[in-house]
Amino acid sequence: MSVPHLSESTEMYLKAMVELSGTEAVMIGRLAERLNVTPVSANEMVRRLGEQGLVSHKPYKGVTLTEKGNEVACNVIRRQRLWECFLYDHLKIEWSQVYEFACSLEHATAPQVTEALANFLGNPQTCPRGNPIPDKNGSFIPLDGILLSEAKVGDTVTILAVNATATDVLKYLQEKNILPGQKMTVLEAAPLQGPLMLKVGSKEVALGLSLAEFVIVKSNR
Amino acid sequence: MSVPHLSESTEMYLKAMVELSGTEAVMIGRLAERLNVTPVSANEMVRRLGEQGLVSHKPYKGVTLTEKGNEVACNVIRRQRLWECFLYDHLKIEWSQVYEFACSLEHATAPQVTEALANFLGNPQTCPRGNPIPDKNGSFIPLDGILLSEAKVGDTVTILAVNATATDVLKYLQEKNILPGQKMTVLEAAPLQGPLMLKVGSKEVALGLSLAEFVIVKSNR
DNA sequence: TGGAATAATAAGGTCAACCATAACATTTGG
DNA sequence: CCAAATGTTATGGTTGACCTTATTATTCCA
Repeated sequence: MSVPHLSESTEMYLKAMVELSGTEAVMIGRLAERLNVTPVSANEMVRRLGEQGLVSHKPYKGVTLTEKGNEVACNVIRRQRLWECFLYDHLKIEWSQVYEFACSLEHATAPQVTEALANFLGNPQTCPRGNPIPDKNGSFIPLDGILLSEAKVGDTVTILAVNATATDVLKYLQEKNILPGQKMTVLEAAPLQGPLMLKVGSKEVALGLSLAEFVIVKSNR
Repeated sequence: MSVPHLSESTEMYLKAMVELSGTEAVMIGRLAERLNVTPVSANEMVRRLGEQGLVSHKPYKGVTLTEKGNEVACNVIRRQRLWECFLYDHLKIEWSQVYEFACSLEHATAPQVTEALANFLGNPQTCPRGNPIPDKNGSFIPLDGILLSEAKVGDTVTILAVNATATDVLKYLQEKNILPGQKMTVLEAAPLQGPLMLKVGSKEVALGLSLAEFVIVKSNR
């Protein structure tokens, strides 16, 4: 490899940035939260990433990926999501566990293996959670949807993607049948940031707002 | 996992011990050589492994795996060789590169993924290099063969396995067509630890003794 | 049997990625 | 507009897995 080899930690930070924000600035606190480290540690790491030219950090304004950082991040995400496809479609690993296992594998995957895997899988466009898989060059079409937490009462929507990463969260959503492709109706939104009442299939489901933020949906017209 | 998680380094040491010796004691120098670290580092690491009850080290006599250590090692080897099968048979990765890529993946593979992979592959018995794949419990039938370096002039042998791990060595052997299943005849053994002259297919090949030690063969009666 | 080769131990150092605690800066909402 | 929340910086600590240099111990064979 010509790339000096980026650490697993580096890859996790860059990936988290894309997963948290797309291209907008991410506050260090959010990053720290997602990566389960203290804000102080995240700050340190962001400084290191800045020194490597992978991110730029405006104090109190958040962190953004540089072009280089974005390229690396998309590459990591590509690897991750390809492995998700393999684990789910071929190894029959449970949906809620796929992300976690793919995450370990992604850091151990050379470019050559990534491309061979993509080829083996038939160059899939989305992962089992519904997210698009970046192409070799790191570009991908963002999903055309809104957060379920922003849907209006009465809306009938189709789930495009589930953006959660924690296995327990995924497991919970899986149990409630909140999965890509599923149709559902927003029955009610409780006040004071309360849960959403949803009709999923034949069942009524109460879903906390913070969980609803993980779900990307498309309004059926 | 109930296992406290063993580091990648730990896994590499344990695996190297099996690859170097089967079950006999390994001198620290050999270990250090194989793992590309200094003997001092290997010594330190062996002490740590000893503290964890994975190896036992008799000064000046070498290191042996404990039962626990052997179990872990066989498990690592299982993962490694299953990935070798996948990379070779399904991803069509070049033979000489398969070991190296599988080695990265092995450390990132949870037991559940290992078993799902074994199942997907149809529980293969040998890896592309010809080595047996330990079963779930870590047991496997050792190859019934001798080192090519110990074969006698005039012998016609079939290659059972190639035990090299370095990609450049594997590449060299691949170019000479020294691959599992291949038949060949020992034409001559040069004196003073000199190379073997082999007839491989229609070609004559000179192979250094140290390379011949990587090749396990079975005499055709 | 003595010396070369090999092995072990000691002491001190580096590096990445974390941690905690504490002080200080900025932003933002009530 | 000010205080709480959030973010930043400083300082010092830990851990794993390496490193070097130097000294001492053991083995083994010529």
